Amino acid sequence: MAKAKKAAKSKGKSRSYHHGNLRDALVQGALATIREKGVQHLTLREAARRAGVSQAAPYRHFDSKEALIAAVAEDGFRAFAKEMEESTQKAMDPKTRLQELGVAYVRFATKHPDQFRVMFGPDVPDKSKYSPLAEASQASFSPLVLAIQECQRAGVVREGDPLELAVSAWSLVHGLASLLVDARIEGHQHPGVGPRTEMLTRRVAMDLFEGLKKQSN
Amino acid sequence: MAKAKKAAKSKGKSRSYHHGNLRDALVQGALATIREKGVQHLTLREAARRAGVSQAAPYRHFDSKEALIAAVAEDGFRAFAKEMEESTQKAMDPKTRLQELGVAYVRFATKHPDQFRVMFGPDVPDKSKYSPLAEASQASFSPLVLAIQECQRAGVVREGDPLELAVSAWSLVHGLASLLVDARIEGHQHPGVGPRTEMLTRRVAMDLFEGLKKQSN
DNA sequence: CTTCCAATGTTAACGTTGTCAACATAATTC
DNA sequence: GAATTATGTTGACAACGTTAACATTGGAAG
Repeated sequence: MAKAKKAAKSKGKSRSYHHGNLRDALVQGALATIREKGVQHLTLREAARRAGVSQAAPYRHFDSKEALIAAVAEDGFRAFAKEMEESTQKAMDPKTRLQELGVAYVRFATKHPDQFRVMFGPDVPDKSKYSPLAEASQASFSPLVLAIQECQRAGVVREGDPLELAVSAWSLVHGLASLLVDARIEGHQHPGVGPRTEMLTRRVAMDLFEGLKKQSN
Repeated sequence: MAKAKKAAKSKGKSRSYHHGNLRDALVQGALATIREKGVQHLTLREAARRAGVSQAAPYRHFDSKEALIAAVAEDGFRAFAKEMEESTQKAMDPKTRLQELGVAYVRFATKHPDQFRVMFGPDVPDKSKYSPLAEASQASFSPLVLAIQECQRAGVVREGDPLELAVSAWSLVHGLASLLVDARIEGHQHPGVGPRTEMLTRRVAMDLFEGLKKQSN
């Protein structure tokens, strides 16, 4: 079983015939390229070059370019879920927790726009073909539903199917994140992340919580 | 001036050296390919083939593949704006108008998912490089702001910067549309458009209008 | 009407890409 | 230690985006 390799190959150029960690190296290299030039310019051959292997080596670990992208997206979802979970640690009451979840959602998107695009975009058209991806993606949705249920139990959110309410909340943050990532909201193109964007997120989240309706009616 | 060509070349194979309408034909062909196989599989050469011209002919009308895609996106935004405007014709009161705008937004996205992706996705990274695209895109946002202002005047939506409120409403419908297009919402993958999706949109829109907060507090 | 030019189309080529087949070497198992 | 499996390499193919050099056309100017 012991699949542990001599992961420490220090730094010597004594690159042996076998790489030792090609799969991870490819995913990391692909991620770096995506960050630098966008998914469109990701190239299997360049990922191979970055890892210091030949052009065809990636095919021992990925069936296709799409499979490599799927692995990057999977990694993205894991980091995404982690950040979301951490964001709820600080918050004590359910309402704050829900809000922080939204803030974390948008923050991740603006901090890692290209990763976010790969995660939700059409570069992997059929995500269900890659079960690890599908699972990681699914896992990042559930905290939202849980937070809504907690809010209901605490009496701060109204009754109703929590899944349905979660769709509304999810749509809101996902839409805001997408619009920010596509540089579509005035005044929020350049820095991406930052306190201004965080304030914007809180305001939008408050709109959904309080409603747009005029209350005095 | 008279730029009108003999647009009616009937159907004879008397294809002269000059196509007569290549630009439009290329955009139409590209759109067809995008619908059939997705943007990733769009090829300048195939667009040329569909139009019955040689591989290099498109370069007389588009500087690059990206420029062709930008033209497709521009067309998409025009159709998008048209559908949104039409949807508000039937509604009489401002609140219904706002709601119908959201329904139209999501309906367009689910009816033309690939076009929607091209319009908002990263296939044209810098949309401001193509001013017609940027204008068409901008034009499709304003009806939302107007509808919100009307609602405020009619006293159904609370006071506040209409642009800020519009961002919330926009985020909501854009997020729902994106999630539906990426087949991310359970039970809404297969048909795409349909009464179920429309009901979902109305419900989500109502959530934003009424708020998620428990009112009896 | 003729002449000429700009617009529009064609052919051929270059470098790059995704992918595959055939082969080479290392690691693991018996 | 031999054999099998995992992993990497080389070389090739067709397709792609893009460019350069050349061909044909339609319309404007004379």
